[in-house]
Amino acid sequence: MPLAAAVRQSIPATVILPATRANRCEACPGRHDACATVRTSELERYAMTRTSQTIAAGTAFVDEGEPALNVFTVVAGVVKLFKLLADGRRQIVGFLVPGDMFGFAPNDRYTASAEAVSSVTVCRCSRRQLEHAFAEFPGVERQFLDAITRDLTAAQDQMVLLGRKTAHERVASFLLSLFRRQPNDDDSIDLPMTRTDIADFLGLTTETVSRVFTVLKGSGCIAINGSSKVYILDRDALAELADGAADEDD
Amino acid sequence: MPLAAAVRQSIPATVILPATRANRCEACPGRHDACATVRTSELERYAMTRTSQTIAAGTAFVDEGEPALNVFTVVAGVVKLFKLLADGRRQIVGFLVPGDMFGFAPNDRYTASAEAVSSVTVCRCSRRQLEHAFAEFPGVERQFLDAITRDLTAAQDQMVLLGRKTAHERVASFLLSLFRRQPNDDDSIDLPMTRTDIADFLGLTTETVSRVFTVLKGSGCIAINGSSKVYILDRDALAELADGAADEDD
DNA sequence: CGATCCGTTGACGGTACTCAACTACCGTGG
DNA sequence: CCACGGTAGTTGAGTACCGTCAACGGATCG
Repeated sequence: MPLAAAVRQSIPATVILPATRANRCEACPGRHDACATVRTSELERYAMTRTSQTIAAGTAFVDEGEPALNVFTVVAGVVKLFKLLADGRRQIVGFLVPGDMFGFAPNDRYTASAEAVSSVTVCRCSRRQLEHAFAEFPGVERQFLDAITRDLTAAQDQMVLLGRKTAHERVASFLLSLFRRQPNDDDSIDLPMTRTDIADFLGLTTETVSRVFTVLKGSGCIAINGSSKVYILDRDALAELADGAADEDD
Repeated sequence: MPLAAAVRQSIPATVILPATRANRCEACPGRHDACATVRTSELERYAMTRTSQTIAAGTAFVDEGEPALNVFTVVAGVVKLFKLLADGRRQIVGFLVPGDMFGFAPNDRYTASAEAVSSVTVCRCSRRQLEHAFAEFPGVERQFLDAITRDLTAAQDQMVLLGRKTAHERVASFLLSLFRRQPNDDDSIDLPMTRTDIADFLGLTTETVSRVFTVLKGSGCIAINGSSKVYILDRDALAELADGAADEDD
């Protein structure tokens, strides 16, 4: 993909700065709170401050199958990871929010493509530098191990969703998992992605996603404001639906 | 589950033996070739020889949600990992063959249940000992990182299968992935698991799996011998089907 | 103001599920 | 040796959920 290649080339070279306790990353104005791979004390000592890159919404910047030269950490915005079949069918295998990391791959090829859902800021670390950090600071490797283990757990949950849940259950599960990841003061959820993205994540079509939203709205579980803002009205009902309780009433 | 708990209690305590180059595990008569977690030279130096346990087919020995006290490595046989919904729907999230590892979990709870498909031999390592090995030998942690990364990649492929492939494509993909994992001299595949297991792995029903097998047999792609032995007759056709080529001729 | 994209709603159809019957294969025991 | 019961697998008929195709409304943008 020429577009993604162009974006990749526009990313400035990664740099490693000397260690300071309150190290700064261009992307994280304050501390590295949003930047998972530099959150541990050991990595703070290492102070692997990387160059950040802001990416416009809708831009693809990693292509499945390409050499996995970099590992990325999302600092701001939302990223979708997806895989394609030969005829164009798409499965989104994950949405990444600030603090999530991706690009760590076996046999040195990216296993999925990445595209910015909203305007996105990522930190970027070359694979070579990462190996360097692994060698010098054992805590870094452990942090990656824990992060990937969490990803695997989420992937297993998603397999249950895709293999065994109904359309209603999928949407309910999706809304709740989004809600858990973006704890707002009120019971609202932001949906930065399109209905098509949601459908490709849940193994459905946009029409079905839209219809399920309408039904959930009609049954009083949720309220919708402008197609990107959802309010949870009956969280228990939603949770019951999401976990696959034998549906009885209504 | 009392059964699984009983099996767990019957597993003798893990022991650590002094290092020898050709270390022996009770389960691996020769070397540790089949035992992924002790395959590296560093772990061979560590010589974490663990007590093995043989488990009868059909026995559950890990329950989702229980404290993740041990990490297991399959030495012989096939294990299924699965998750259940409240009403009993089941999704198998993976089949483990010799060399595969499981039980490494975040927040110290097993994320899935495990059950022996055939008669199974596993090596068992307590979480505490594993942490010890991590601290002493950096290579061990890296090995786990690579193993979990491979698991994650497989999980992503499975998400594509479950979310976007038709029943025929799922079965074709399943047969080919089994074939890749058990390289026989001829083009045969052993199916140690039942049709219900296959269905719960592929997000289908047993009836659909059976029907698809019949169709594939009728179209000359495969031959079936006694419901547990499959011969690949037309591998290209199977691969084309599995990867989601726009189906034209047949 | 037209174009385009996104989201919603409706009508219809197909793939896979449900329910059911039947067969094959085991191991057990008469 | 064969009857017997239980499990696994196959096949058939009918159905339902969700996908496909299509039309429409609203928002954004040049």
